[in-house]
Amino acid sequence: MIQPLPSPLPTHLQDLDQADGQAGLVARLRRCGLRPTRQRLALAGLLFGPADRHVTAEQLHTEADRAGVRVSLATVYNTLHQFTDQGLLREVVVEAGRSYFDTNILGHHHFFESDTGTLIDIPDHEISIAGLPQAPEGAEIERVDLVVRVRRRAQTTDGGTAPGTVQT
Amino acid sequence: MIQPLPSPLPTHLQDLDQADGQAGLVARLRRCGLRPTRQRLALAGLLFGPADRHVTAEQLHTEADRAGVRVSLATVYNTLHQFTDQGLLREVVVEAGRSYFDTNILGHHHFFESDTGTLIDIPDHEISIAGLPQAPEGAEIERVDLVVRVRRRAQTTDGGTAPGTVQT
DNA sequence: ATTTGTGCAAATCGTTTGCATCTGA
DNA sequence: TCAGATGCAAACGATTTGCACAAAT
Repeated sequence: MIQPLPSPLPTHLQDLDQADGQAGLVARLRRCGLRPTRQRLALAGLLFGPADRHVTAEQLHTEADRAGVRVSLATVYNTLHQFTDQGLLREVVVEAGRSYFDTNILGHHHFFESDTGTLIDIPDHEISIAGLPQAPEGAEIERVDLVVRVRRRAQTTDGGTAPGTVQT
Repeated sequence: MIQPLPSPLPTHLQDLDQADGQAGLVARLRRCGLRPTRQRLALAGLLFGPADRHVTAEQLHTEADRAGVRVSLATVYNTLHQFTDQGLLREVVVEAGRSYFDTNILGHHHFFESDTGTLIDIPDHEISIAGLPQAPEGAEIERVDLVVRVRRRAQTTDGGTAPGTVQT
């Protein structure tokens, strides 16, 4: 319950949802060179549902518990990183101390509600970014992340210029 | 030595550089309601030079040490946050566990070299972002951060689509 | 049987806090 | 004088790691 926006799922992910149940998940894990263990299947089941999700390790751990699956927090971390390494997830950094893992692995961006710690997808096709300078020296662009931090009304302090100039 | 790009300084910051020396710094701190203590002056001196900087607490602490100023790490953190609260700095989150503080308080974006942990400014005027959707419900946009992650050659794994679609 | 994964608890890392001491106005 | 700062060390929260045990091929 973090995703207000329905967002399109990559086709190669859709086939592993409730549609196929465990079978699809098992296949997908195998394809990644990951043994389909009880814990990984459970976590994958929670993650790769019909809607995209943004979860922290802690959140996923809690969910697993509630779903009656005993998984240690360490394993949740391990699994999230394995999934990320295999391209099944994307790590999103918006807060200093916490990592979010995003099941939407397509290019897209985020609203981040600082009050609630909620991430909301902004589909890539809605936005266009122009005038991006060349990557420095012999470096190449790996990823472009746009984070729009929003707050529920009421500006506090922060006296000054509008932070980012955005032409909509 | 983190800033390859010369970037324009806001005028109200320029007057506190080596030009005026301590005097300007003292005044500026006072204006923020912060007592110009030895430590704050030293840190401000290191931070607000002619070029914009991106530092972590740890880095600044080390620098202070090297400059012969004894400041506890706790005070470095306190000071960075006070400066940030007063709008003298901006906090930039690009890595999971670490916070960067940026002396450039104008709207702008960043290259982030994941290999080296180096931030490089992208002046705001070079970039334009179009098609940003409305902020959700009763929320308002607080800040827009674009982070272009770059790596020094050699793609590793990461099989898939280019992360963000960017038209330059 | 082997290899790989898991759980636990301890270790780490960046950051924050409590509190006694110091210092600037 | 005395509110406000600093330093230290302990507390913290998120994440990682070491190692004995369990499960998958």
